[in-house]
Amino acid sequence: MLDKRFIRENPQAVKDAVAVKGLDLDVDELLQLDQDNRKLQFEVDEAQARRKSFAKQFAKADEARRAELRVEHEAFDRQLKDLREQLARTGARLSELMLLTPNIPWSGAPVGPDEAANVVLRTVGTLPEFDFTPLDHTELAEKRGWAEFARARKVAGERAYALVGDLVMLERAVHSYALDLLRTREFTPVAVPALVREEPLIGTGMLPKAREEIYAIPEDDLYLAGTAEVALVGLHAGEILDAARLPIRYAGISPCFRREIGSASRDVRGLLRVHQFEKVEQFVLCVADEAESARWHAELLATAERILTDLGLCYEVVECATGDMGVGKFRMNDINTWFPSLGRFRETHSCSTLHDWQARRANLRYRDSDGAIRFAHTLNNTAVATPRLLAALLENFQTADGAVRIPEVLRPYLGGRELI
RNA sequence: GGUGGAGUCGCCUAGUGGCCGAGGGCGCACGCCUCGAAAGCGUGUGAGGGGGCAACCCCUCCGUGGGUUCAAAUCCCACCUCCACCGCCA
Repeated sequence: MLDKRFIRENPQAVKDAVAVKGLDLDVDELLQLDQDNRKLQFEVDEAQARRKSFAKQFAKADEARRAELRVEHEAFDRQLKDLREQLARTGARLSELMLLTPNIPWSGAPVGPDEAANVVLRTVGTLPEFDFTPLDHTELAEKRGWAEFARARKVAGERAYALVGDLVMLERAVHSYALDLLRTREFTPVAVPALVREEPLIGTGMLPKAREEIYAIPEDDLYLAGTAEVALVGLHAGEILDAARLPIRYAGISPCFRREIGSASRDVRGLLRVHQFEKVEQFVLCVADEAESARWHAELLATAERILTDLGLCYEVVECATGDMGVGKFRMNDINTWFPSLGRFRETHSCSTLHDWQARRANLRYRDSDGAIRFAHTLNNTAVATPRLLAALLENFQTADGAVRIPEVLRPYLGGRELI
């Protein structure tokens, strides 16, 4: 969400953002509504003030005068009620549009309608070479009895999977390693609810835009969150934090649920695109200073790169284009990891600065040292998301006889094993 | 799932229809006092929106949303959260 005043004063900047992000939002309608709404608000305020003074007169009046007043009130009350209803209508429509206002992307973002416009910033690591025909992760996992697909799909339908045996242990190792690394960087681990209310989904910007992507449990008015970010922002929604508490750094862990409606029948095989997965998420909440949040963005990105480097995976860092970054993003860098079976890089991490867009929605503020109350900046990036990352490990580190070499940093979590 | 109780300004609390956007205490800030401090005394101390060049003024918010009323923190309804007990349960 944007500041209404900002929209009023910079309508063209908002229109440009709508255009480069490929959105459908009538900014002029929004401006008109805002104006109408303020006018109505003014009228209601005035009428309300009169009503108050009426009520005071009434309290002091005798019975005869009260009867008169009651008659005088009648028309006035109807008028006030009518004004209130109008205000409620324009207010509701205005909020609706406000929730659709995009963040203004940072000036360095490539302009383009979709990911084709993304720019690769750097490629790190060396591509694996095989002196045998490597298997894809699905074949390898099945061969080694590390995953159940057919049986899992009996239980949970398409895209379901069950990890088995050493792959389970590998998953836990990856998560433990990531959490330990983040703890050394003063990120507090938080195991958050995945089952959430509508409110934090609106607060983070997942709703109303991505409704079809989210599992709903209407019976209980709950949803399954697609990322720990939802709960992490939600934890502090509506608060006014003391600036001394910032930056808040969390390592969120949670199961994540995505309907993958927009990708129906894509990547249906294997572990690359699933409805339920496990993620360790880096999250930062800091003061509203672009230099400060830019530093955190760099750090979140660096940590993700450190993880991939530690694991020995080859990856590329991408500057995401305006049309790819999503409504609420200020800046987004994806990290794509090499998958031998695909012969290309595939997204494993996504680093985002939301500027104060998310904090405005979630009404998440802090009191600065100068006493001013400001909306915070929020940022997030994947640390590790499995099983997609497991698939990368299997494919990149497989041996001719179907074993998998374990990256050194994971060995302590696997009883020192070098191979599985 | 059931029964009972509760949710007021950072914290504790007063307030059962108009004198309440709201009193008191704590905390905090400033001032006086003091060589300095403590104590004491005094003053101030929530958020959002709007109007005005400004001084300043108005409106909204007492968990949330509705309702009753000329008038709601106060009455009614629904929901949320917390506490206690019963039932069930990983």
